[in-house]
Amino acid sequence: MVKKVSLKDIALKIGVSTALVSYVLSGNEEKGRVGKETAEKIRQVAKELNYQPNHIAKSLKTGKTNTIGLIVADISNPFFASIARAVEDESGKYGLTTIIGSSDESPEKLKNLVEVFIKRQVDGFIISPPDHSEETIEYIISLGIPICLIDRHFDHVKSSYVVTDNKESMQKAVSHLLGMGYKNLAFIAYNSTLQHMKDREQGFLDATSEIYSQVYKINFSKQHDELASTIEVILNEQKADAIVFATNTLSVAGLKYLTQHKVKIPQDLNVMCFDFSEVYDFFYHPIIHVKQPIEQLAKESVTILFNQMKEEHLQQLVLNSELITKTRVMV
Amino acid sequence: MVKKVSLKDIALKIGVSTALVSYVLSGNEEKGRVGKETAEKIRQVAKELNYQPNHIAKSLKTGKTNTIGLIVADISNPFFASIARAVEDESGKYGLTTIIGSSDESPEKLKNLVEVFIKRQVDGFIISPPDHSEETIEYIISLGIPICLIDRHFDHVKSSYVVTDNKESMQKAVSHLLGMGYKNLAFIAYNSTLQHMKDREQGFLDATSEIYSQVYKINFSKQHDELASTIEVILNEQKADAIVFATNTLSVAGLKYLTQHKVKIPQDLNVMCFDFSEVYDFFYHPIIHVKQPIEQLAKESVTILFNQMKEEHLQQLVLNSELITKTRVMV
DNA sequence: CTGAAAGCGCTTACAG
DNA sequence: CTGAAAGCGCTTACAG
Repeated sequence: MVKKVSLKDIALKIGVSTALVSYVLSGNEEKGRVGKETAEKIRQVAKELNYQPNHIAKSLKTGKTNTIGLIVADISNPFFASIARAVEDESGKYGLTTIIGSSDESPEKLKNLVEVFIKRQVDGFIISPPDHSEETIEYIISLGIPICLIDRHFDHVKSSYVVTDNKESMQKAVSHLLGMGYKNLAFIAYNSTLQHMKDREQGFLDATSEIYSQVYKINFSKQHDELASTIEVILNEQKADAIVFATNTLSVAGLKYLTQHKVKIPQDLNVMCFDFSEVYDFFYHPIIHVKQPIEQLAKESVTILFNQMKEEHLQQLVLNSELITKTRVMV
Repeated sequence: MVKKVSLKDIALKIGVSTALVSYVLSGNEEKGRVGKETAEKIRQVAKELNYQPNHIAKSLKTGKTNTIGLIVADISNPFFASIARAVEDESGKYGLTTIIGSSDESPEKLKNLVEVFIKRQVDGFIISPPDHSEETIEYIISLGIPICLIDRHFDHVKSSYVVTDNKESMQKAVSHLLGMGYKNLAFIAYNSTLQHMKDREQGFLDATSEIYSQVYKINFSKQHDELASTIEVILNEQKADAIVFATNTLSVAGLKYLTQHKVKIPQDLNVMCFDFSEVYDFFYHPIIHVKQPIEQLAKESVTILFNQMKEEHLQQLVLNSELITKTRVMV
């Protein structure tokens, strides 16, 4: 390992104090009221010696690490992977480094990750919280650590967040289905107290008040079994003519089940999905879905967090999503 | 922000030196030869005050950050997202934190990321290198920073790596196709000097020496256009009866193109893919593919890197992959 | 068995 | 305009 050059080396070489070097190199020249020629010389020698500031030392002194913690349900899920990518890119622009963790929808895992990240002295959090994790979120807030929730939030927790207009977009999407003539709808959601889930359900209910519809809720931890049996009920008992899925994981798993059971979409049954998935491109007919502005969600969350890291104000942002009714055309 | 308790606070409270506290709390009790009762008291007070060691200070002193940098082509690509997830989980077990970056297959971006990460003082790198990035990899090695390449490596660069047996698994997979009676094969790969790409091509060539076959190489940056025209050539001119895709991105994009152009698999044309993708489950017939042991790749890379961080030895690991010929059954 | 002290590489209030 | 000095919170060789 090559010895790194420090402020001291530069100071020694020129014969000034490390203080001056620090002022110049950290761009606080005016604050140190350094002479012009001295400043120039310092800059020149710094370049000459290829000086790289030591973040660690700086962090120790300032108490800021310029690192943020991103915690999502599962980074290997394409939806969250896209968020992670956008958060990384955006935070890099602010000179922030991102560390990522996956909660697997478990409030305990979230709590552990938060503790690890706090020990790592992250300057702030971007979190897509699992069900029943209010306590941990409030704990972060009580420590005075900036936080911005993303994609999900708790109505009764006072925090920054950026989400989409879940209720409205679901209502619009379902209304679109009704406009196509469907009259017997099933809605599959997770059993959850999370606001975005409640909003999507409400949107569905608002849109279907005049037709026959049924709401099914399955448990995240047993979704494999429960999704299968629920779809069987929908097909054989409710005899719905369209299923509305509340999330991207449900959408993909549901489509998979329908495909493997040779249910033809939309002939036998139509579907309405939430969030985009690559798999939609593999159907001959368009998969109608609500497309959330993932990149924008991610970018805004970084901006909100960054602002919060310097000033002390919360910000809540609700973005619009888009209803997609056609297949992406390739080439 | 609540004031954090430091070693000093504990030392002050008991009336011992911070040195003793440090020895006890960092588990170097025997090294400091601390008295039993003193040690016990220190531990007790530490717990009482809810002492959290300051990583930053420790890092500054020891020069170790317990952070590793993972750089892949694109974290939003499911293949790399899975690797990232497994690396995170595994490195967490060693008390390491992972920071992630996406190179977008660009050697320049890789170089930038590496520089940012080095400034952040990562203790080591896990990298899936893009084409023509030997220089940056060698630069890392020349600095004495531990590194383990993953999924890809350069034959002529002396580094640790963990990859799969690309040549053998491709050969076995293609032989399987031949065994099914296919006689006119097309191979689509990226134009690349990366060893794994060359190995996969060689595996294809070795297996097809006795039949008619054609190799097509497309450029990563223009893959959209080139993939489409290549497939057209394969269908209309070569009239192949099966296409072999060399990577997961090519597999998914190729399948998408075939689907959207109503080419029936396997009736009109069969395919052989590399790496698993969720989209395979949306075909009524099984998509034959080579499945790399992603989790194992990731875990081993962390282990190799970790060992390298304490001892000074390289390690090269080649894992076996598996040929999948049946669809995953759901529920 | 225990403690005083130096030092990691910065930043910044303070004194000149 | 410039410098000496303290201090962020640890670790660790050294002296007793």
